[in-house]
Amino acid sequence: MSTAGRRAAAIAATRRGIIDAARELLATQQWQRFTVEAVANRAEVTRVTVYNQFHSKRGLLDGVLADLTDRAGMDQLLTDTQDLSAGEACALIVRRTCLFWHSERQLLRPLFGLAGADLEVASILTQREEWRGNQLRHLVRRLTTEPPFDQADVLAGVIAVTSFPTYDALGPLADDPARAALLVNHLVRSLTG
Amino acid sequence: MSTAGRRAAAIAATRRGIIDAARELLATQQWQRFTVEAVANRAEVTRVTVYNQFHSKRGLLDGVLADLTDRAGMDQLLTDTQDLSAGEACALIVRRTCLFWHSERQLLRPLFGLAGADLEVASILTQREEWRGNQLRHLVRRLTTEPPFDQADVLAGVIAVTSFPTYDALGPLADDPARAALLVNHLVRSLTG
DNA sequence: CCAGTCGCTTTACATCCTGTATAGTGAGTC
DNA sequence: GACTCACTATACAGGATGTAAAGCGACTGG
Repeated sequence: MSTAGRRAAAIAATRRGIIDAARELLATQQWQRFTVEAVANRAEVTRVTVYNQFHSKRGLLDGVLADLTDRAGMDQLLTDTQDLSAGEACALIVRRTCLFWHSERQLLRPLFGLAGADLEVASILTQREEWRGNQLRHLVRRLTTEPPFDQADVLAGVIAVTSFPTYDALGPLADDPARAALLVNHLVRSLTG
Repeated sequence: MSTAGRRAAAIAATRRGIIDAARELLATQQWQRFTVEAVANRAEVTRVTVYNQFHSKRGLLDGVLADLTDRAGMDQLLTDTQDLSAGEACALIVRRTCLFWHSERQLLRPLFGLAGADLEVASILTQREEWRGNQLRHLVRRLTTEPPFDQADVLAGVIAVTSFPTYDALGPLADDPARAALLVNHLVRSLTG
């Protein structure tokens, strides 16, 4: 049949439209102006439709975050780094991470910000960041030669140094992700010894 | 006259009470529950009184931030570090900074978080953090021997590494400010060469 | 081709929070 | 002893989050 799945496609399209509208508003507007109604208007959809799809404003944020992890596409990073030396793997991971932080910076800023004020958003975010911790644990094990600190402390430091809040705190340097990556890489290497 | 200034004292007391109530609620409650009414109730004051004193919810946040910089008491830090060597000065500044981040961690988290979502809060916060930039500029100039990076990049890195978001991202390590300070100090030194 | 499903719309409503206005009270002031 | 003024009590407007109910209409499966 020629019309197979057209309904599902339409639903996915509205969902996409709502998420895109939310992304744009989050990135450009103040949190104060980020209302469900504003998102609905921009997506050319009714406010009720947003609630049908995401149940609540938080659900909408969760949707945006889920979409964000898809965009990150960090899954392949694990296989990409297998054939590299530890140092090269570190540089690549840091570079990719910085590029991602940079590309979604406007969106990540309010998202991470909200996590500091809303435990539910925080739990969603840390859950989606869990893979980063595992990734870095592997990396630290490979890199470590004579660490100046506890193994656990080194990992904590690496996680912090490669986190988005730190990247965003780099100020003007964060506008140049390649240059920022060099500095972050240096910091990571200084921790692993 | 024995009753001189009793009125002014009473006003200051209510103001203190409101700020204390706001501090406690910010540190313990979700942002969602941080309402002007909740603050007023905890301060045993009417909601209208809060508006009389602080004009708006943002004004209240500004008041909390102003109170916070008083508590920081970093003014003396500049004179304290004059007689020290560059390395010792760095260690002291980092240690004091980490201690402050730690002592007010619960309060700073939502405050910095909101700054990521609200430009007005952000401008207040960066304004109150300006002295940190100047302080660190001095320090970097004293420390720098053969920096692996641009002078400006080194400064950006030092500011980021000693910032609250980075400290908070240290996770469990942030529960031990002295130990965290050692790690942060190491990071700063690795940037200045 | 036709009856059924279901996402979307419209409308209405309850609830909560911010911010403002107003009149009154009572302690501190001169 | 009259005055000032911070605080209270109360009421109101505006806007945001969520929920409920009924109708429309395109896609679906037979």
